[in-house]
Amino acid sequence: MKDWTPEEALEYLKRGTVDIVEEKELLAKLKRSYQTGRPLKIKAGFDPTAPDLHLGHTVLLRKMRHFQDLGHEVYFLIGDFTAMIGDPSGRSETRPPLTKEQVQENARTYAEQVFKILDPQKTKVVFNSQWMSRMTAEDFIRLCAKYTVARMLEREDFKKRFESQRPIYIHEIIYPLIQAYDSVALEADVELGGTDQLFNLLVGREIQREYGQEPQVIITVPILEGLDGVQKMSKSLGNYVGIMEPPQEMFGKIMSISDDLMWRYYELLTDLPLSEIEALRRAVSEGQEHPKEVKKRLAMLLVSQFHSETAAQEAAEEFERVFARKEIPKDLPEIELPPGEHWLPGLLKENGFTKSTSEAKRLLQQGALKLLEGPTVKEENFLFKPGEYYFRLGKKRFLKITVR
RNA sequence: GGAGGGGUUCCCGAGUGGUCAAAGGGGUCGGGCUGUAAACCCGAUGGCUCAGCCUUCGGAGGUUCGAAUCCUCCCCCCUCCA
Repeated sequence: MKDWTPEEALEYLKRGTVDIVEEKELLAKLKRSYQTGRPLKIKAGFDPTAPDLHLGHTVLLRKMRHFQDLGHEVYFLIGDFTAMIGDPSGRSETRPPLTKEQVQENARTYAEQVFKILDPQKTKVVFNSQWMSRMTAEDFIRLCAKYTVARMLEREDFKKRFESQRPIYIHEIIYPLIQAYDSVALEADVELGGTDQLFNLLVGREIQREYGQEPQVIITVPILEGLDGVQKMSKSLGNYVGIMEPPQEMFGKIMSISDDLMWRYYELLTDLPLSEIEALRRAVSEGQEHPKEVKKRLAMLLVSQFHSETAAQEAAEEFERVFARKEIPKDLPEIELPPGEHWLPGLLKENGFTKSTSEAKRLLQQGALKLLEGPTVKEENFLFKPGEYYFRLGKKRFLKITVR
């Protein structure tokens, strides 16, 4: 990458962050690295279970990438040891440790996804079982002796539980300590995490100090809102865009977000300079740019990141063709039928368009099924003559029926 | 170990013998308006070739012409006391 001055680097890194503890320290570290040529060690931890990443995760990954762009060294830490505890949530059970095979398998899945953003050359994948499993009981007690219960209870979640007399299990209280010790083991200069991680990250600073190390700088990034614009993006809420999704899918989902949310995505998910984003925003509010066009550009930027520019171009064209010009999409499910009268609810159910015939009947009643070049179909029985029929079900689903 | 409160359809939550496939809200889906935006408005939301029938209210039995609602046993969750 180009030669940045420490001040420029700091500016670059600050974008899209919530907290930096402490900014001055970060600048000092950047300066030292600049002078000595020694890269900083950047740490970020990940849960080893079922990695299925979406755009929300990429806010953090992109920040990691920014450090790599500046020549620093990123440690992608897989918390296979901490997974036994799980980030404290009030559960009493510890989870059985994952087997080596499971960990390897999950790490592989991570790699597949994560390197769409991170530079594999500058990424070191590490597992905290590497040092935690080797720790003796004595070592562990010594670690525990470096922090107090009172300080641990400062954590919002613990405090609330303690005050309302809900249980806090001992192993939960240990969790931040272990995460903190990871920073000691790695001698991390900077640790990145979501805002919800602030407490844990801060413990890392204290513990490093206790072990005679210079405390890490903490950078938190926001939790990204999902497609609904309100709740955080998550798989279980179904408001996410997976980074492995096909271009068309991705494009469509981005186009469905609100105009307000689009600016947030621009800032957190693209590298378009803030000044340009601001200019776009102005252009939209002054009516020089149509928000839809600006959103299309966002969708294309994102699809390019995870696929390619060509794929993005194609997705945009396809989108335009299908939704603006109401033409037939390129890929659509096809069904072959013998000529004659067919009962549509059964047909839709059997081909997986609806879960039940009842649902299909409802859709029919509500006028969701249309012939692409023709009328809405409301009758349950439809007479098919030899030829091709293009149907549209609701706004986004299509099917082609060929009758021989 | 003792006392008390709960488990209802995707989620929250009302319902305490028939009018209950079960209020209301959320979500989702469909339609309208649009830019397949958002917001908003209207509608639908267990299954089944469906004016009818079948299956649902933690589980298993029972009472009754009839149960989500009453009884018995069991399972699970929560709160307080020890």
